[in-house]
Amino acid sequence: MKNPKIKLIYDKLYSAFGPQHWWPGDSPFEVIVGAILTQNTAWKNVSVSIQNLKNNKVLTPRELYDLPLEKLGSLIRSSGYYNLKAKRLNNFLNILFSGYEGDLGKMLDQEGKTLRNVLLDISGIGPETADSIMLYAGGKLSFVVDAYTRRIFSRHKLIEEGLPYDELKHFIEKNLPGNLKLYNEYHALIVRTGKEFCSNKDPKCSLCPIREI
DNA sequence: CTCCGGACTG
DNA sequence: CAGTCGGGAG
Repeated sequence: MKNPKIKLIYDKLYSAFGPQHWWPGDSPFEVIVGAILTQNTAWKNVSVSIQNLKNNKVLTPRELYDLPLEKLGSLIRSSGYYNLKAKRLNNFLNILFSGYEGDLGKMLDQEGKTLRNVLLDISGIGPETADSIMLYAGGKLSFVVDAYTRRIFSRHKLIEEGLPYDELKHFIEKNLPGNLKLYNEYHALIVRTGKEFCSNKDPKCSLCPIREI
């Protein structure tokens, strides 16, 4: 028994905003680095860090792994939590080189559930980052939940506010067709809606594309 | 001053 | 559960 509102909301948002072209990035590795750097951080600040890494020619697993933590931290400073995130990037690279010979393809080609568990075992990669990597770097059918998702769906009385991550993820997935492009756009559209209309403080409900639902 | 495309530790 | 990490933009 599907709840038609989940797909309906997507249709409304897509009609209002169109394709969002996520994830911005030239390679799966760039997507992964961005996913870790953007944790609780505005994307604009992350893009500066990514550009720094590119300018220094270290945006590859090998080069980044060989970079001292202190140097890495200075390059990603604009993303905030830079000491913490330098370690988190290194934690990821440790697994990539110890388990997959530094070969991203080898890591990402694993079956979905296996890959998700591998990622979640890395300190610094939680459920949202893992799902972002799965979907946007690995092309896996894994819906990404974030704070906006919870806020929008609970404000529309579709879920309880405190619904745990995995339950919210499953609720959405079971009410949507299993389509990669749909998962990709939906999360991006939710982020856009959250920023423009469903803010915590001063929501613009009267102007929101899904105000009728 | 608050908020951001979270996650870990105590 | 709360505290911590943190620069950048509004």
